[in-house]
Amino acid sequence: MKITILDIAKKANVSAMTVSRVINGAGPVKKETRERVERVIDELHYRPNLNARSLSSKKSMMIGVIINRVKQVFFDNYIGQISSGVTDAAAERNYRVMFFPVQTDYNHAFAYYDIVRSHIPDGLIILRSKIDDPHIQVLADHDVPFVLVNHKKYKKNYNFVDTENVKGAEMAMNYLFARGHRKIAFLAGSMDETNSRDRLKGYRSALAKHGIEYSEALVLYGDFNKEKAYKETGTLLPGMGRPTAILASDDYMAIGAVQRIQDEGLSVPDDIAIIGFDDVEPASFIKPALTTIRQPLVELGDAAAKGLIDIIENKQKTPVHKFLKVELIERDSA
Amino acid sequence: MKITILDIAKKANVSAMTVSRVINGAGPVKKETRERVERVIDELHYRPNLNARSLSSKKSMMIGVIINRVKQVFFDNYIGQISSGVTDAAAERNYRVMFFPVQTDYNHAFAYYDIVRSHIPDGLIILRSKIDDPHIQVLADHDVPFVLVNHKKYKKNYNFVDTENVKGAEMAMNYLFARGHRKIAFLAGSMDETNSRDRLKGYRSALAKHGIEYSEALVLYGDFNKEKAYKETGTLLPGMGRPTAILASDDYMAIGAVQRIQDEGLSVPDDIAIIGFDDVEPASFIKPALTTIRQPLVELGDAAAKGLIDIIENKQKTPVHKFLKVELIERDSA
DNA sequence: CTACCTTATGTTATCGATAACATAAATTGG
DNA sequence: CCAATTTATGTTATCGATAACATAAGGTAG
Repeated sequence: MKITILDIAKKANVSAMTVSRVINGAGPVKKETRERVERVIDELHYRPNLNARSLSSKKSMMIGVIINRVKQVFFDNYIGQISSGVTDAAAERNYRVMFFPVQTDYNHAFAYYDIVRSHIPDGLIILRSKIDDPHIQVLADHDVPFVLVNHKKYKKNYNFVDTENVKGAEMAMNYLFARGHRKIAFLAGSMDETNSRDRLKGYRSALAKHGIEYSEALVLYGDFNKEKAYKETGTLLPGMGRPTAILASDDYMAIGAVQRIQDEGLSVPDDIAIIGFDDVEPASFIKPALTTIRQPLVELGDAAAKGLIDIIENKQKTPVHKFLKVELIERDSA
Repeated sequence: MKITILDIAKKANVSAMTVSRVINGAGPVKKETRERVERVIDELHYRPNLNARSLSSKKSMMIGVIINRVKQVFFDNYIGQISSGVTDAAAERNYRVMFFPVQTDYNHAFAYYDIVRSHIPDGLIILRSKIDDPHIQVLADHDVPFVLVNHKKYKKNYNFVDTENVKGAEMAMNYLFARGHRKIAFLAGSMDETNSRDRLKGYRSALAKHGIEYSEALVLYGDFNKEKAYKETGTLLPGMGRPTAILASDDYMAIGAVQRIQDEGLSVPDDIAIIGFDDVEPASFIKPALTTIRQPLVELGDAAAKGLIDIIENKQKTPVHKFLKVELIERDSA
């Protein structure tokens, strides 16, 4: 019933090793032999048992994507786009991709490492990682191949691909300044993520360049969460102190802010202009369509996968520290 | 460096088999022995090599989710919610989940079967499957455990979990009728999917019940694609024949329709009311927020995973044919 | 034509676990 | 107290591939 490499070998009158060579295109095989073996493989429709292969070769040709899971629904469009890039790049190099939603638990810093030690994936791509996450340090300590996405961290054994977060925030600010805005609020994401911190940095440096004083009162902490952003935005609207524009640290928060503003009977962008960050799918759905700083998320996934595979295959000796460009997408919200 | 079951066995003064029994909680082990072994496992921080385990036990404890991939960005929120349900249900029963985006190619009907034969997953959950997809027939022919999601098909060896699609469409129609609508268009999804066909069925039966004649002119084919829905909706708006309401076969198409209507200077719901299907995340983001027939997507994933695991473990002798309830979510678009 | 180098193929051991069977130790019952 | 069970543990073979080494066949150079 079940067809193994030995069945092929017998039927093709060669040894299992020769069949293995044909399958992997490794080692010399005479043309006629190869063709004969290939014919038998087709005929019996043989597929290698990847567990056996991984066990023997000590490589699984699999990439793990770790998703730091917050609540029930874990695949938002941000993760979706990155995953898409990862999957395509991996496929190009004959790797498969597996997703590991992990409920982070700081008491068990070996959670990520254990995944690799299970020998399922050869390396990890880590999304939504937190600053100083001990899980990641464990990986670095044990020389596990891994790449952080959208997380800048210069440290021994750390690899990352990120975008120009500081510059992106500055671009957004300049755009708002050019349109006459002076009182601009910032809706920060999770301060546990470097990208969020960098965007705040960009916000501040842009203010400084325009000689505008930074005010804590104009900075809200929305934690990359739409509902929280909705609530926080509410605190900003009443009274004299209302800003004329808001820069949000991601699109989902921007969407929350838009909703709140509209629910309070105000208009976007007339009363308050809004710029988001990322350019996720819903950004173009909402009314008004969201002006945003586009991160090339698919490319980010692509770069992460390529970098990781290079590390796994020892083609990459220096650490991967890559930054992709961002771009302002002008729509209707600012 | 690398710790195997033998290292544990030696250090704990037992055989590898006893260690295996402790790890799997299978077979009798004396309390003291178990505790001693567990202590050593903790001490050396041992993790089993799952490739070896799968090879030996002929089970991977892994579920594959097949995503019929259309374009680059494959994780929309529909898939996201279902995946979430699958992952949680699997984890409860000690299974892991792996996602396989497959570029469907009808010349190679063995693509799904090959995944199982690679011995990576023990069974498959298939999303967005097409009617009469030969890939699926190959699975059925070879007794591969699989469950179709949101796809009704009574056939030997076919298992599925679906929702009350016909009823859902009828509910939406009744809601519209109750609000005085008589001229109602239907924005159909891909006619290659049973759920889409069933929704059309519900649309027609609701018309019939209200003594309204069915008209081809009021049925648009949007293929579960927002852009296509946007275009198609445009053909509906000019002239006298304009409907007062549209029932869309999924939310993404409904969103496309809303955009088109608004872009043409008309109002939702005042000029045209719209009801969607699914209740994906963006449905609540857009303005006006989308009234929709909610499919319990997370639960659908949950049921699929549980059904599949029961089949894998031979606990399920009859085929899985399950229908979950739908629910009308009243928002602002109708 | 022989020595040497490629090229082609085969043999054996091994990856790390579990299944299946075997045996030893502890318990029970009459 | 011993035979029959039950419980606890060990031994051996095996899962299906590849690595590493061995050897055979075919080419090439002097």
